[in-house]
Amino acid sequence: MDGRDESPTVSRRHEILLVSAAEFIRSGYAGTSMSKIARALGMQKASLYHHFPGKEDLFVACIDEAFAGTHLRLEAIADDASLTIRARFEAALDELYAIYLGQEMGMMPALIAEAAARIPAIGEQFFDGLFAQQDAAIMKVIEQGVAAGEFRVENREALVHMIFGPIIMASMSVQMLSGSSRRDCLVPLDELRQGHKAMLVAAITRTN
Amino acid sequence: MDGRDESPTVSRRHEILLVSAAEFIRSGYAGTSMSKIARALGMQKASLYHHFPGKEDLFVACIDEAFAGTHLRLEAIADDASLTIRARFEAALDELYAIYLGQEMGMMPALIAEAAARIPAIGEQFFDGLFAQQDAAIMKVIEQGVAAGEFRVENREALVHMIFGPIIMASMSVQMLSGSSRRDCLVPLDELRQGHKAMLVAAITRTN
DNA sequence: GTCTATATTTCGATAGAC
DNA sequence: GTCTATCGAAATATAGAC
Repeated sequence: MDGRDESPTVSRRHEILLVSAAEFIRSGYAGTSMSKIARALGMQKASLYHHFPGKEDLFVACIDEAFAGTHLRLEAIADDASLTIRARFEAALDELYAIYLGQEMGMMPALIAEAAARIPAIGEQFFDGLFAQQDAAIMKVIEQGVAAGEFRVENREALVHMIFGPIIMASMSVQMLSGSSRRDCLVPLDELRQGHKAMLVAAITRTN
Repeated sequence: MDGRDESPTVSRRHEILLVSAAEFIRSGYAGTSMSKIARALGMQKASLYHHFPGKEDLFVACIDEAFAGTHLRLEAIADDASLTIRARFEAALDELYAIYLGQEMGMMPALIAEAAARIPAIGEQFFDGLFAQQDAAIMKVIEQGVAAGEFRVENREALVHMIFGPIIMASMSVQMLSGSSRRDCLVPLDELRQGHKAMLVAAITRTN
């Protein structure tokens, strides 16, 4: 369960996916070659092709791996009875910021958008599988609030975009400005997250 | 002023930029070759290199060209005295949706994010020049509302992200799902735009 | 300004020994 | 499972005629 029981084959595959994902995130889909991935892994290109039949398959597996488990942390928050509903909502938002800004997930939306032009299945797979899981987890908290009479939702689709849009924009901005000394000035993350949370809470809180 | 007075050199350069931008948007920076651009232009690759010294320079010029003028339409709305302040704000939002979803601008943020890893100057140039112009134009309308006592702004940075984030997310989603028959179902643009506008208006309207 | 031709490198992918 | 060696195609870029 913790990885130590995995067969060498499985752990090797896992290592390949981790390194490959880092390369794809750094240089994009078209900008990452199988040679560079193999070099980063310290193996030959032909050996890499032994594990994955081609670049497209490797990329798809990378995306799955990168998103795997992210929704579980959101669902754990949604099911945390020790928190008030509003606290769950704010904690879930903090977790989303941690997912998209703390790890290497910042370039994922842009990366998938780029690759979707070459691998059409990627787009639908992302929406139906990976993003839908995060969407469902955060909406679960909101539905709890609606059931309790605390929250109201007038436009579900717009609300989802108001939740994820600013986070994705912030993560992309950070990536764009990764080489700039003014990054923290142009994208003040803490201030942004707090303001985002406050505006969302105000938007969904029922005021009688 | 309308282009007919342009010298052949200038109009040729303009045509190259238009076609190149379309190719970059379609296939990304690394995924677009000088050969493909030349082929789309009906010229030889060496001729393309006569106009631009290299791929990076061509790309930077493309980005400048693509964003040129977009903020002028926003500023025209901000200066339209025939509209109420709230109508100006809603019209400016509609214009932003038209810019990012009606034309080929949808992939621009993701494209710039991808290219910023290879051309670091692109990131800051985008933030300081192109995005800052749109940002300033939309905030001009809001500041008018604040001065008139209609609007209030508690967190400027967060508000900017609440305005642009959902639009950028929507435009990227459309691009991701361009090959899917369920695009309009998964990303209902009109419903999304109306809901977005309503939530923003509610967030900045002063209620006494 | 546009062309043909080419130099040089790297790409994705495969063959086959070990 | 990893390696060396290689294939054909395509990449960025340049040289030089017209």
